[in-house]
Amino acid sequence: MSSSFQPTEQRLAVTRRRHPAFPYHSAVLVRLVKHIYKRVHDDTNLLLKPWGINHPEYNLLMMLYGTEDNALYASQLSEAAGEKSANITRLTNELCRKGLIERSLDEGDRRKVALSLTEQGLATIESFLPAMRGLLDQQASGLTEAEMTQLRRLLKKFLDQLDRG
Amino acid sequence: MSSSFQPTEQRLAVTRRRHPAFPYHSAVLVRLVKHIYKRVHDDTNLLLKPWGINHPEYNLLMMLYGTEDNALYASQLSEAAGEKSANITRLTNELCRKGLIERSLDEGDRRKVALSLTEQGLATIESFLPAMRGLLDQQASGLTEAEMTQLRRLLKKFLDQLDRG
DNA sequence: GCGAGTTAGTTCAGAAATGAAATATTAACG
DNA sequence: CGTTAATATTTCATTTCTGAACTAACTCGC
Repeated sequence: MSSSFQPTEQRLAVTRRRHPAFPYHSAVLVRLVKHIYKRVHDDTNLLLKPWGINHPEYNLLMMLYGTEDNALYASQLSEAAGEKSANITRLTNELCRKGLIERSLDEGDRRKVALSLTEQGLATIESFLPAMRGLLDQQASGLTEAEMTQLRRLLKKFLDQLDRG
Repeated sequence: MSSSFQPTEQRLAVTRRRHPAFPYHSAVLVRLVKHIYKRVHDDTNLLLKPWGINHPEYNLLMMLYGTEDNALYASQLSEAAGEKSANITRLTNELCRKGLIERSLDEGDRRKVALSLTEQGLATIESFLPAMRGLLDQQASGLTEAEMTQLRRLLKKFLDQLDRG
């Protein structure tokens, strides 16, 4: 009953009481998303610390790992990982420095920068994957399969509207 | 069909194909939350720019606004807004500097710092609220009332599990 | 082919956020 | 009481992120 979200919800409820036109439901959703995101971010950072990797870096690595040839252009990586391009430059610099990925220029279009996993990057992923699997499993263990499917459908619909706006 | 999330989902699907034990559903949810959060964050920052306020500052102001006496202790504000205490110090410093809130020490417990809206803070909120209402309404316009209720229920359940973990 | 307009990435200065240590006050307990 | 532990907030060095300007390469129409 008294989740970590309760105080937030309480405050929004007061605002709604004062301003009946205030979009209470929408505000609650947005706040919930923020709380969840921050929580996941912190937990993931903590878990990955032993591998010297943080959450955004993990996200990039996994996006590369999820391709046939373990490679993506910077702009594709940016979209897939949800990071802005300036941040991709910084994050990939760091991952290169750590030897987990490498840059290469595309011969077809020399503006493009391809980023690909190195052997070491692949090995690192395989190494933290079991722990990460545990975390992800645990994070979702409060929901049934059906609820996860439903949640995913609703979040996508929500995101679609944001894209449209 | 091809939402901004499609590339991300695609990458996770490949990973699942390679590693059937990979918690695909959970990973998708977490990524969706991140995408939505970043999008909302950007949109809100943009909308509030004319008032010289950003998303986290808005969150703090609204949490104060949602109390009977427009005041909260720093730690309460931290929990309600989902910001760490060091960040609360920084953000409230800035809001004080702008004259929107003010600090006062609690006589009962002199460790505590109470933060309260000023007249100007209140006026600023009333001033941006119509625009903010528009944004929130629009963000949720893709979902029906029932879907919003359902989404909220599922997100809370998800958050509860994170708190428990 | 060539100049105007796009697209892909990077740079850089400044803003935002964090962890860990420090400060100050209060609670707890022998 | 006194002193140890706990709580509330701040400080500060560092890390993370962003917008805006920039460079380089490509496209397209003429």
